[in-house]
Amino acid sequence: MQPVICTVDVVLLTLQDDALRVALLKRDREPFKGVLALPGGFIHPDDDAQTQDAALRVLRNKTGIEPPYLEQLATFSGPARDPRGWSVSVVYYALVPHDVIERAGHQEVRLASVDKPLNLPFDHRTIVDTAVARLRSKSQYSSLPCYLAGEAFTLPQLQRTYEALMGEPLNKVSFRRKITEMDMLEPIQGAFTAGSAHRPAQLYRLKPELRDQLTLIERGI
Amino acid sequence: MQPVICTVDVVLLTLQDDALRVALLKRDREPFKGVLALPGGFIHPDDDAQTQDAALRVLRNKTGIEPPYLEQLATFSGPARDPRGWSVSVVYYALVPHDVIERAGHQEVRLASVDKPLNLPFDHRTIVDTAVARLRSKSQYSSLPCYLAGEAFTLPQLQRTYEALMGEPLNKVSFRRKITEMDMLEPIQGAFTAGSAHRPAQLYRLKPELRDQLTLIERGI
DNA sequence: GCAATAGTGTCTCTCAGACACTATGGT
DNA sequence: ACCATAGTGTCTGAGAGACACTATTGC
Repeated sequence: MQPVICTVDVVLLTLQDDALRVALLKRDREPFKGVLALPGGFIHPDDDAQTQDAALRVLRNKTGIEPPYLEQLATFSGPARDPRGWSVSVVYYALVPHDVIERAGHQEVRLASVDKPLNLPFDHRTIVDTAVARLRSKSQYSSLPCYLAGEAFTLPQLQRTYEALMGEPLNKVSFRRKITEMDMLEPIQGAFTAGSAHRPAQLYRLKPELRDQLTLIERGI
Repeated sequence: MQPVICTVDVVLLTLQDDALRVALLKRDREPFKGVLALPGGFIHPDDDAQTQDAALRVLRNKTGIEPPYLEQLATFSGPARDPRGWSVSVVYYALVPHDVIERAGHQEVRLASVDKPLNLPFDHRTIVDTAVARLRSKSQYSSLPCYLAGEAFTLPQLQRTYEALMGEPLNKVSFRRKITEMDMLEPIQGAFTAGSAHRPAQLYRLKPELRDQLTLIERGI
């Protein structure tokens, strides 16, 4: 009986210019050597305590990034998705603020808009679409977008982040009511935006105790 | 390098006496031979077009059941969950009306309440808990519970199904408003419950075109 | 008629969105 | 002073829950 090829892939997503982008790397080996694809690799049973650790290892080794948010997306499988044979890929998606990618610069990471046509090897296009759908869906009723907004952000910035993900403008009063009621942010004392020709905005951060935990709301943003 | 063991497991859920129950089978081989566990088995790359087909095959062969709803839950992995070695299990959860299990009777299927303490081998307890959490969460804003209610059901029966899953009583008027607005059911012409000492209730079924597709609602039931 | 459950009409209270206002920086 | 954006107070309309009512069966 033919063996099953076991891999992990990571959909690393970020926001740049209010557009959702996915991180792609040139493959360093066959198949599809030199082609842009999702970061991925084999599971190493001797190194990885579970598939999530394999995903973190792949991301660290190939991009130098430690993502603030990483969640299992789904597992993709079949005889044809990888030319090497019947394969299983456990896929994770990660969210990082854009500046983290810029600062990492470990290898050449390309950012491609997820809304434009995109030719990817394997079934990576399907995987990206699944990840984007999951992110957009969860953004409606959770604190997920905060992980794209960075360490510190203003409420108007966070609102633009939510709007970019949900694809529609939000009511300012309602948005702030929701964020307040979620009780997940704390103002950074004395920290305001500056340098612009208008009133400065208060900077906020995720409450430390909620840093690794999604906050959910009943009725959506 | 040690190989990765690739399996699928299925969490088959049903409602009996307003309690959510999971189907367990006595294992027919080592490890844990004779112990009650989730139906599962190895992926057969030569037979299965993808892991979902492996899950369907396992379910068909071991229980004789073709579930009306089957969805990927998550993938569980690690060196210790299976005594045979580093393993990956792609887990699916299935929903079936209770009478389908009774009619199948292919092998001895035990139904255990998911809310009572339950000793299971491998990490099956964690898997069951994850499946139940997913089902209860999705029930709040989708037509998922319909798959537990059977082919035909009355609105009061469907409401009791939702209540059993959500663990709280629902307002009858609001519930019916929501179901109407979801526009997923059609009355079975001339079909009513009978034999009880009160007004008969109209029987409904899922609209055929929505049979294999979840209906979602914005603001929850 | 009576008990029991199915099914509906309507009122009220809550909450989300709209609007308008104030606040505070730069120029 | 004026512009631009941050941040807040308040009104209104839509929708969810509560209640009460009618409908239809068996006994």
